[in-house]
Amino acid sequence: MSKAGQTRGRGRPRKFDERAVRQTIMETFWQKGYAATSLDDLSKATGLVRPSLYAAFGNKEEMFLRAMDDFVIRVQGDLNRQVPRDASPEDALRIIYTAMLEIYSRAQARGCLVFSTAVAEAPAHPEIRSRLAQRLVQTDAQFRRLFDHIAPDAPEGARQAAAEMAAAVLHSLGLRVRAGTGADDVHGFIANAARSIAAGLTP
Amino acid sequence: MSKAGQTRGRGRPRKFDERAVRQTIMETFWQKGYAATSLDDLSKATGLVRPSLYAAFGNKEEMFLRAMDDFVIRVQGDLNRQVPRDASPEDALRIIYTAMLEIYSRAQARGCLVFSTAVAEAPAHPEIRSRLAQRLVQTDAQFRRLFDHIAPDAPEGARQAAAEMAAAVLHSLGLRVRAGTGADDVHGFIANAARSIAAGLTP
DNA sequence: TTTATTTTATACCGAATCGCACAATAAAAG
DNA sequence: CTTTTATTGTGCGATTCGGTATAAAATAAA
Repeated sequence: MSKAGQTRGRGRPRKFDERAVRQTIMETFWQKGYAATSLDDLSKATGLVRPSLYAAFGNKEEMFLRAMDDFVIRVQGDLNRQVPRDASPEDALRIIYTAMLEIYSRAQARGCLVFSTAVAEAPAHPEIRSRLAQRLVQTDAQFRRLFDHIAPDAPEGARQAAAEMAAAVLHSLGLRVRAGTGADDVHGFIANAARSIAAGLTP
Repeated sequence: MSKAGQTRGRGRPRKFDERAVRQTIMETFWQKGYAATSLDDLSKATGLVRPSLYAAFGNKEEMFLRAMDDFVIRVQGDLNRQVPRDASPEDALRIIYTAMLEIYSRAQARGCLVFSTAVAEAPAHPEIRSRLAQRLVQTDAQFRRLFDHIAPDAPEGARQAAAEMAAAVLHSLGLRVRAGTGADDVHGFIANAARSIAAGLTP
């Protein structure tokens, strides 16, 4: 359980880069979902043998929970890098959705790991369900903060409603991408959604 | 492969009601998702032994595709029964979302079989992916037709955008329910969404 | 009754499942 | 070098997986 950048400890040194392996685990779950991904799949994808995976990351559910966290971290990083702090609501939404579309579509149309694969496991796995619920409220809250900052003159109810709608569009975007919706349709969806939600903020 | 209401044929009569068994199969997939549901789960839930299931409904993927169809049929039935033909856009949306919430929440918070469980299998199962994509365009089209009928004076772009937003809210609703979002929050979400989308149709 | 037809029930197949001993290996610490 | 600690690799173990072969059972048709 040694931390990533920590000076190597006593025993035999690891042959793998923990961050790279976590990335590969995340990608594998992202593609196939939780239930359909076997430890052998993860073993083949990472090059690590099963006991090493188990020793380093715990059991399958723990690996998936970590993958959810890693996915969110990566999304937040990409977003923070691309979203300007002073755009109009419509531009900000278009930029966010376009960035998310890039993530959702990059190398296969996998959509969202959280909204499109974790959700299937929610009833059977309380931990996954809880992480998913937490992500939903955080997404709502993030859009709410964005609108509080970008459209402070809109009434509070409008900002809250817009935040929930903006999150809903994000959920739908992941779904549409994973279903294989064509690029033109998805871009149209993004443009329409950004315009509609922004209109609700500046009447 | 005998039809449902057909007069019994030559051989040994079936001990099960095909419609009831299909319902049970659908409920089981709805709860656990495709990959996490085993044929033994279906066998235990229906009381049918595995070879009987196989003979009557084909393999696991065929059973799931049938379950998707049965789910859609049931949803459409409930909806057609509850949605009036002459409501305001806001009322119509509120009625639709409330009816869908009832379905999504009834007996456990399972959300939507199509949007929340089939989606996870989309990359690995082309047939499921295709059915899911088809359902997405049909949902958009249904809302579009609703708004064409209910708000014919709104510009075409507004009707189309509103239809896509209405579908997105439906996707998000299933997700939120399956994540265990509380009833108050979900009702607030529905009310805000109905108001926002309707506002985009009558400016 | 006999034959044809269909469904049920038992049993099994090979492959895949998650998880874990256990020993071999590689480095640091003493 | 010896000891300690951590990781790797082999292999297994018990179970479950989807799917099917086969025979018994139950009915209609001839």
